[in-house]
Amino acid sequence: MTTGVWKEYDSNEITHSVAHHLAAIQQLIHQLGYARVSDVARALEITRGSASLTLKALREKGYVLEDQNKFLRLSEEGSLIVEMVLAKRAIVRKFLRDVLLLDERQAEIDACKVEHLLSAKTGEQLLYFVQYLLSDDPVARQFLTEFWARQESEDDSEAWSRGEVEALLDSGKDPQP
Amino acid sequence: MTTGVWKEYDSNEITHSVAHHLAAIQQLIHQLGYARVSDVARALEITRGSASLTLKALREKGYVLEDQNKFLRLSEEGSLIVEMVLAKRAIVRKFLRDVLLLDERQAEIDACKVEHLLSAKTGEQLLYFVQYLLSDDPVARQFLTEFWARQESEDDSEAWSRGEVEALLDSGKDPQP
DNA sequence: AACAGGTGTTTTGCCAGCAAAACATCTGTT
DNA sequence: AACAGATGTTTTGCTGGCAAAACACCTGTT
Repeated sequence: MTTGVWKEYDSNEITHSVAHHLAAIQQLIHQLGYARVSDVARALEITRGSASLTLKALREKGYVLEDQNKFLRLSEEGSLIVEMVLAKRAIVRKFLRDVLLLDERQAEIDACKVEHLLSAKTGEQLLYFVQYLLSDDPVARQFLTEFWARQESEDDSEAWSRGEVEALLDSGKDPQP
Repeated sequence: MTTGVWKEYDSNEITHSVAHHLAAIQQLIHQLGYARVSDVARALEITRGSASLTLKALREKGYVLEDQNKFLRLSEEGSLIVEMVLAKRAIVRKFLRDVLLLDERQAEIDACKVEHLLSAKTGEQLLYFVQYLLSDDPVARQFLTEFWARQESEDDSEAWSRGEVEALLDSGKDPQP
């Protein structure tokens, strides 16, 4: 039993909201050359009040630094976090779009939801996997070609049918709560 | 710009908490033959009060039904939700463990975190992918063998190094907030 | 100087999700 | 009947994360 695992969901230091606040600062500085509370609020489409509170907490945690003129920038730690998160998003998105052939929109949404939840090790392994999978290596190309070919000829199959999933589940039992 | 995407994070009908409450009911009925509020609370390691409130909401939403004797069971809709979620967890877990070779613990944790966030289409595509990837097809086996072989010889590589990720990011630009 | 507009903060209130505690029921035991 | 134990519910309070509104500040315009 892996009891208690599910409770770690919110025990993440970096929440979805925090990840996007930090990422917004990085993007704004890259685009406008600066980032203030209001700019972050606009970018995230939330009120200044909400952004102010969140960013205040992030300053106290040391992820965000503030200028004398209220201009924000990421600390060393904050930058690392943003890079990890954005890298994970890019990798997941790439996998969903270029391998599983999901449409751009869905790939973006799912990647965005998952980006901050994957462990560093998981992201790293997924990176290696996608790198090789989309490389020029003939073995990889052959595999992908074959997979996609099967996709087309299986368009009518009733995926999600109980049996197929259970076949996978068999080797990895444990209907955890 | 894919503005607003990130806000859909919590707009999920099925939250992490809800998914596990429903899954607990299913598991308890399978194991004990019944499921009451207290049983769910124990299984999830939360107080009865918390479970009572959440399950009350789930009854009102029609996912959970109640006996005359306070015995719980899943409605048709509730059962479907649980199966979708558990299927996604199983698939993700299988992929992380049997393909990316992450340790059991990490695979369980990450799968648990993302299970309820993936769209049906994403789960379906991932299922097809893992099915073929772990099948007996020589093309698939050759690919996996080659991937794992590269893994071992690359143990020293500094993954996560900026360049490698950016190479992937290039074809999928958009440093979204 | 007076005003308008943009900005940052604080306060208040909401919802999700949990704990803690008080309370009400029901059951079995003595 | 009286008690103990288990169960279900409600109330209160906490945190995260948002909106709305009030407030303070700063700057440019007139």
